[in-house]
Amino acid sequence: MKISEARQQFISTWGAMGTHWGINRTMAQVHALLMISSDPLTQDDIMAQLNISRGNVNMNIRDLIDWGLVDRVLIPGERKEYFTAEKDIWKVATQIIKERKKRELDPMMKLMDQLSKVDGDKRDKEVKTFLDTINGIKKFGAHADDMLDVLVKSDESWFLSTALKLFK
Amino acid sequence: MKISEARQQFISTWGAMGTHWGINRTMAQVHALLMISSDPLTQDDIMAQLNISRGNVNMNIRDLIDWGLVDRVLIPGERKEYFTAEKDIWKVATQIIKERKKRELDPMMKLMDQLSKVDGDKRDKEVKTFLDTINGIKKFGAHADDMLDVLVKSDESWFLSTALKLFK
DNA sequence: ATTGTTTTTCAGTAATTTTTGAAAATTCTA
DNA sequence: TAGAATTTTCAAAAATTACTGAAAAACAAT
Repeated sequence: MKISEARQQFISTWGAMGTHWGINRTMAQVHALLMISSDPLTQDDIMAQLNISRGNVNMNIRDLIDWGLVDRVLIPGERKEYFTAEKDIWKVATQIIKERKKRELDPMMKLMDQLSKVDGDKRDKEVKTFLDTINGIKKFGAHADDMLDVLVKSDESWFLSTALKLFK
Repeated sequence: MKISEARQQFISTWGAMGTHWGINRTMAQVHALLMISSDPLTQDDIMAQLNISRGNVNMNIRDLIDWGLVDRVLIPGERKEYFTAEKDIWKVATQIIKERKKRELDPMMKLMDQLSKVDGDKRDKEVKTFLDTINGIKKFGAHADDMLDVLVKSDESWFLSTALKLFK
């Protein structure tokens, strides 16, 4: 397989995968392109390589920056802005975990706290089942939260080599 | 907050959350409804409670069964089919992990294997960056795979209490 | 076998999400 | 501060995804 074909394949698959992860196709494709690009790219480069409009590139780049996955790079003497993506996949993964925890887990747990204060007689089957579910999620969420914190804060090599052996 | 309101809130939020997880809103809502229902429900029950069509219920129930999150239940003497969801959130989580690993991680790793065989001179910057990215993902994926396997196979209480302390 | 009940399918429609592209805003240069 | 380059915004259009409802299929009882 030729490099150009392989790159295309990678971008396309990474994009498709993004849709399974609540990220839109194009955003994932832009990310993929930047990950496999040795040098920073401009908006025009991205437009050209992915065949998408300026506005689209702009919006998706902004989202990627919000996610902490892409950085603006200033090239001395250049007027245009350049963009580059973190290439260390461990850092990419921990960054995504951190963000999703903040965006999804935290608000969900907050809601569970509220819902667990529901009025009603616990001897009522409906109320009991509801509370059991909510409390189960709360407990699980708290553990998951701890675990993800440890994972995110730990160093890759330590985590993967040392810690993993403990489970085997 | 009254129980009916709390249930509604839970279903609606669980549904919204689903969209962040590559699951469609309705499927997540059906799942939520079944989780907080003490007894199994029929398709008609679900249609009525969520205000959606028969076809919609049917399709989403089928998907939930494929995901291993919902089971058909036979009630003796009853003609209709009843459905129920796993209520132990740890089991729900491990089941989801297992399925997503199969559906997403496994095929992705297969593709990485193919792409790592790309033709080209490794001294070429473009080729080198590409291969570094692909190989980084491969390595990471293999570790993630191992870790998820352990997680899925381990027992909840063991995992959360004993193992987690090791990280602290 | 016939009838009534329940489930499944799927073409058409609706809703949602994404993309475009041109105008407005911003930033830089001289 | 005028003008050129670049980025950002956002209303409208396109594309995608989800939903409906009625018809067909499957099933069960007599």
